[in-house]
Amino acid sequence: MTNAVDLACSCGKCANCPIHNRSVCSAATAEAMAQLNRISHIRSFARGTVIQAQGDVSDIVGNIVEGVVKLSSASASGDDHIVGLLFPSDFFGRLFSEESQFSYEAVTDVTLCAMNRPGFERFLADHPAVEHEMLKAKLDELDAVREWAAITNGHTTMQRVATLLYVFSRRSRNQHRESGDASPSVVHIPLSRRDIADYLGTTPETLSRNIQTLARAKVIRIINAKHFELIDANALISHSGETREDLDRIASH
Amino acid sequence: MTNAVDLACSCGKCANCPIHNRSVCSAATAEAMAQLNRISHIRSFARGTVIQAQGDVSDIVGNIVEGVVKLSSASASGDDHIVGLLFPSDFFGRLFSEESQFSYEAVTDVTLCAMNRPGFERFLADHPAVEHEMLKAKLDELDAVREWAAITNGHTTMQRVATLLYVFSRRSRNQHRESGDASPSVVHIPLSRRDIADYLGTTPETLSRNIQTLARAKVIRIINAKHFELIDANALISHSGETREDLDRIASH
DNA sequence: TCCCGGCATTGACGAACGTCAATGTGCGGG
DNA sequence: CCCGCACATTGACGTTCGTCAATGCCGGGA
Repeated sequence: MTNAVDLACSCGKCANCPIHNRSVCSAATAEAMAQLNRISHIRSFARGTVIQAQGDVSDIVGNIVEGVVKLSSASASGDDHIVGLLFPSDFFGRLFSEESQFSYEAVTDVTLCAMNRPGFERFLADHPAVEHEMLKAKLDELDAVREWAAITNGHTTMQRVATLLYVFSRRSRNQHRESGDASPSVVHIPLSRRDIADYLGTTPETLSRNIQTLARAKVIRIINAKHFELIDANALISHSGETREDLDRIASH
Repeated sequence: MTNAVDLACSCGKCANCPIHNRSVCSAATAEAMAQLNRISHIRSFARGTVIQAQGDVSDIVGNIVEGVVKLSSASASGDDHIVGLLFPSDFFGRLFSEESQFSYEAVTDVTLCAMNRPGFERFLADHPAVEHEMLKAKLDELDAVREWAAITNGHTTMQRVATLLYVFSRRSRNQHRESGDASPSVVHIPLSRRDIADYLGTTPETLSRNIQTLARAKVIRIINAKHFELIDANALISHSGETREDLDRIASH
């Protein structure tokens, strides 16, 4: 963060990027990747940092390399709501807009492959194949946001909690499979109770009660505030009010 | 609908299209527009028609010329939720996906400038400027969906109802201004109570009670089930829990 | 190690909302 | 013109959830 140019070197070539094959950059040719290397640099943000506030100038975009970023919107009534979570390989920031509609906050320590927004926009104009990939990614995101909206709208708090737990458990499993790690039934949710509640459209109190109910029913075991063991996946699914297929599709977003 | 080629002629050239300057087609060159003319044709759907069902093959895309289309998702529990409404000049359908994640249903009689999906995708590949416009439109849509999700999540039913009424009143005013029409304070909402309730994440009963409360408070006057007169815009805004600026931004989506 | 501060949990209570059931209303077809 | 059906409204009731307040717990710093 002190010296962007130096830190850019730690990224090496984009080819060595841990998320390269999952991000929009994967559509870039060798020439394009060289250009991306020149305009991008790695930046780190400590947990809790507001990377871009609601209403701020939208000047930084890029890909998340490590960590989780929450996207939230504060209404006039004071309470703010999380409208999205960004994970490694997700695209960060708002292209083609001067102002950021939402606030971006680092939920964990975050590493970002950052670019100046106008610079990246020029890059996209020169590389339609990458812009095409960006469009496809945003269309998928749109479906995912709509699906999540449908879930938070018409389901009980218990159903939302069960859905979230299952989706995160699938994500954990995939990560463990990739890294060959052990303990596949441990679910890590790197959010505070308040953040989870904001994401689900409820309160920390109601959320806590539902989590405890699931624990008493031996569906999950609470290891600590951010770690859970999934004991009975089928019971969790039946609490979610969705089919396993729907849940797996949501998890793959 | 009986003969697509014949009907295409009724559209004349895209240059005469009523929504041309508001849709993504506006980025098309003369050559591109000629090509669009060849691959597009006008199709009409009666109110209530399911144009594309959830899980169907996504084979038709295009722009809405006239009418309103609802985008909904049915969950395993049986109840379905409206995750979006499409108005004239909005793009219809799901590009780059074999399967439609949501169901598209004509809420009013609908006129569509329809194209075969793979055909339009080839057109986009040949015309990066139009694809660029599509990306910008989808980014705006993403912001709008997220903002709407934040509203339906964390507000009371009354706040959602007030927000919807205000947003539709702005839309009506804009339409009237365009056509030089009279009675600017008449709000037309072409949805049934059930559809509105599905969109707001509540039930027809609760919705009805809130509408009647607003009427008793002389904030609105109920002309009939789908027409309202806006009497006190400021009162409506204060019921919405949003600032006037936020509401106007939402309305402009 | 102890203490402190933030976060999570639990409890009690009231308000908002969903559900079920009955009644009213408006529109289209015979 | 009237009937019938779908939709909207109204009422009564039970449940869920949010709010306020108190307590418990864990983790970091001196």
